[in-house]
Amino acid sequence: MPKQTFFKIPEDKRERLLREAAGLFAERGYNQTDMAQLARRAGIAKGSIYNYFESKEDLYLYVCRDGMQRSREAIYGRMDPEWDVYRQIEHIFKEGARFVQSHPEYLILYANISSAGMSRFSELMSLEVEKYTADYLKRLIRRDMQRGLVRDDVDVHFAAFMVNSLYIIFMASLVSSHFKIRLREYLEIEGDFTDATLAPLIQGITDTINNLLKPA
Amino acid sequence: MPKQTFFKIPEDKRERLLREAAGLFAERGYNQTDMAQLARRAGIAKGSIYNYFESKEDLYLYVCRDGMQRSREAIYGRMDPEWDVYRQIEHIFKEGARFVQSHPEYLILYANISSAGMSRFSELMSLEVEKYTADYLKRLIRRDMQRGLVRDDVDVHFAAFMVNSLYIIFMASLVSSHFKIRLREYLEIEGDFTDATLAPLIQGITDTINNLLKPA
Amino acid sequence: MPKQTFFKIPEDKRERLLREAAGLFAERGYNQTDMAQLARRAGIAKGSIYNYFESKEDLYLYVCRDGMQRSREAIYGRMDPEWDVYRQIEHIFKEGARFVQSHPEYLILYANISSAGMSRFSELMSLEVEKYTADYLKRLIRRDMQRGLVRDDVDVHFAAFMVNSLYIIFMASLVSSHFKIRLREYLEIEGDFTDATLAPLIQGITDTINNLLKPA
Amino acid sequence: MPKQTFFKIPEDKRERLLREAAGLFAERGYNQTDMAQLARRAGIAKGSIYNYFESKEDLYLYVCRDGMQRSREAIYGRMDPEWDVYRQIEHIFKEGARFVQSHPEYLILYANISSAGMSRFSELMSLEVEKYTADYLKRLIRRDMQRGLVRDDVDVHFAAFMVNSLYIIFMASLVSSHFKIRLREYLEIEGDFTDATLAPLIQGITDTINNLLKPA
DNA sequence: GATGAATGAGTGTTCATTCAT
DNA sequence: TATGAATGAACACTCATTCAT
Repeated sequence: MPKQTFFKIPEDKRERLLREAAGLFAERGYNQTDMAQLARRAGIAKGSIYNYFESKEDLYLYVCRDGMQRSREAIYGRMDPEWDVYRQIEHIFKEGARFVQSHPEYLILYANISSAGMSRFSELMSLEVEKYTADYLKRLIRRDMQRGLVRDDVDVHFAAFMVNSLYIIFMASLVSSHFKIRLREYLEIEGDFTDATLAPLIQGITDTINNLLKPA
Repeated sequence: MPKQTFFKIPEDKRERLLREAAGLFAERGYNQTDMAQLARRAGIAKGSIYNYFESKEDLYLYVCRDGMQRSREAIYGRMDPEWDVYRQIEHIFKEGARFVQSHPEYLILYANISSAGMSRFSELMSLEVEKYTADYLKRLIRRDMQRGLVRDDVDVHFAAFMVNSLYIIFMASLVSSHFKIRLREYLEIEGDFTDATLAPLIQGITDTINNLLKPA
Repeated sequence: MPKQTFFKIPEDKRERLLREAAGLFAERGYNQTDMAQLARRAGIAKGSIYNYFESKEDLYLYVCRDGMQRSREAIYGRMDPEWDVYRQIEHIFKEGARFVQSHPEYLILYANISSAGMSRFSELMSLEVEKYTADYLKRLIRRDMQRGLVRDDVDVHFAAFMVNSLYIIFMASLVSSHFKIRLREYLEIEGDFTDATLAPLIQGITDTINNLLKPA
Repeated sequence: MPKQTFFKIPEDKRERLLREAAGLFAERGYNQTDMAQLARRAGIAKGSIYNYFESKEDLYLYVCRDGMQRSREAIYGRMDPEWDVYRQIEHIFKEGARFVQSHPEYLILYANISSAGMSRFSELMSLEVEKYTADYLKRLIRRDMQRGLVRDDVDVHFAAFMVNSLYIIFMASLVSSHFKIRLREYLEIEGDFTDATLAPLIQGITDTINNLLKPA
């Protein structure tokens, strides 16, 4: 958690630090991010960061959690809870893709929790990161199962797991250097991803989900 | 690429170095792996590593590629090419799970290519890593489509992508600290993963694939 | 010297700052004492310290001098100048021991002027610290020599030096971690020092002094 | 304890590092000694120090212990164990003074264990530092008491404590900036200490000891 | 070919002091 | 006068790589 001081400084300064930190952590990874360079980019003194945060680790955790919040807001913010599963899932994928393309850093930070040498952080964050979506999806599927919109022989846990798995893979494919190469190789796409290349992919994925959930 | 010297040393020495390197890189990540510690664990002199490899990076690339080879051998090695897609995919998931549980380090190394700050490596390895499986799956699906075992309205590229995506998520769930927590949260499992908890999961995944591919 | 401001603030605030400063400087030493931590302990703002004192060094010097005053008051305060050397010396040791046990910080500060890297301070304080006692003891010994209470072949300077030397060693033995261990080792004492262990030690020391000074 | 490496390097390099380290630690104190500056003075790379020692603390402990050894050798090295207490004590003071004047750094290091913020070190070293002399003096006094050379009503522990206390004060007076000022003030000496000023002081101290120990 | 001592740029963190409010 | 945010030099320690033996 940041120190009190962090919340007393002007908002633009605070935002700039968070933005540059998210950017650097995402670009270089936790260990390769240099606090001095971060300070320089954020336009503040190195020592100031330590007036705001206990340590690099403290800063990292906050940046990740903050990124998670922002992602959720962007994706779940304008969701109508009355929509059915299918529409909600479509919304999640579309808004997710849009957000991830304008702010790839947060998805990269998310993906990074699972990388080698980060188990220290995963113990602190993974559950809180995953729980929200897991609960959300399960609740949604269960609700619509009762409404007869989802097959009643579906395993709610497994279904939620599948939906989220496809979400993760898809989003990672939009930001990670490796997964972009992979996506291009599988789909035999050349050049950058455009709406034209992405739309059918989202379609394919949501179709798969429909297949999995929709009553015969 | 290793230097000539590396292939002239006794096999067990070579193996030990590769094993310890894979272990350390997987445990700590590339940057946090210390060449001195590696040398110590491998029972050789620090300088010797530089007699075998140009640099840490050279070693890392070789260890990753070597791990990929070993993984493929374990998974595709005893596959009968005449089996149909479904049986082959089942085999891949089962052998994959088995191999990944006895040698988590290679899957971790694979997963790590996509993490922050590793794009340098992904440019060197991602394509070669992914191409094999992508080609294999596409060829297989296409073949069985011709044999009438796969729906003919299936997009071969997308189908291969989906199969491999589910494979990656599943395997990552067995090794990464983060994805293990996530799996437990979604499936509401407590304690370690056993065959009893994994079997239905594999079943669910292969069922999903069948759903996606099998003619009505 | 403190700035004017320091003497305008409420006495308890002033006292608290001096007390915490003495405590911290004694506990950690000059260099390892953190001005921010001191401010926190004293319940004032970091900047305020700099409203009262020119610098850390200025504060330190004042705290040391103030401690010296307090020590003197405690030890010489209730001394009857008419007592003979022996009684006065006994009084000094007893009151000294009592004061040093309730306020070890001041003796520690005194001892610290002589430690490595503190010659800057010793040039500023040593003389003024030592002069008082040196003069006092010499005057006293000389007076009682004239009264026939001290052997007339005694070297007054040397005698004063010896008395004070024994005083310093004894007091240091009560406060410094090292000298406590040393005292325990020499006297083969176990556990904490009590009046029962200290009394004979004081006796031994004053006997030695008597031996040195008393006419045959 | 130093690492193996330290004992494999050329002796002059080893000696130079120890000499410069003793010098700097004595001049500046533990905390204010800068490893980079030490390396520079010793003519080696900063990293090399860490090939020899685990840490600054490790180095410091070794330098102190090594200094203690050297001091002992210089002082007790050419002592004839058959000499009586008085002659041995005289020898200790004279050789001590000589050694301390040519190598003040070791005595300063010794004195420093007792300074503020060093209790961490005193717990590690004080006993081992003091035990040798304490045992030596006690044994010697006891032996000569049996030989009738020491009054039989003397408390051996206390006597040893007194002898060593006078030794410490005297030696400190030769090296510490503070204690030099103090000595000058008490003895009203001006200028540097010479053999002419020191001889009577040693005489006075040994006389005091004789007074304390010699049979009437 | 094997070894491990040497190197020095790099990194997270601390802290006395300043100064705008 | 009181406050505490800002600063940046300093500092212990790390580590990939080299190279003499």
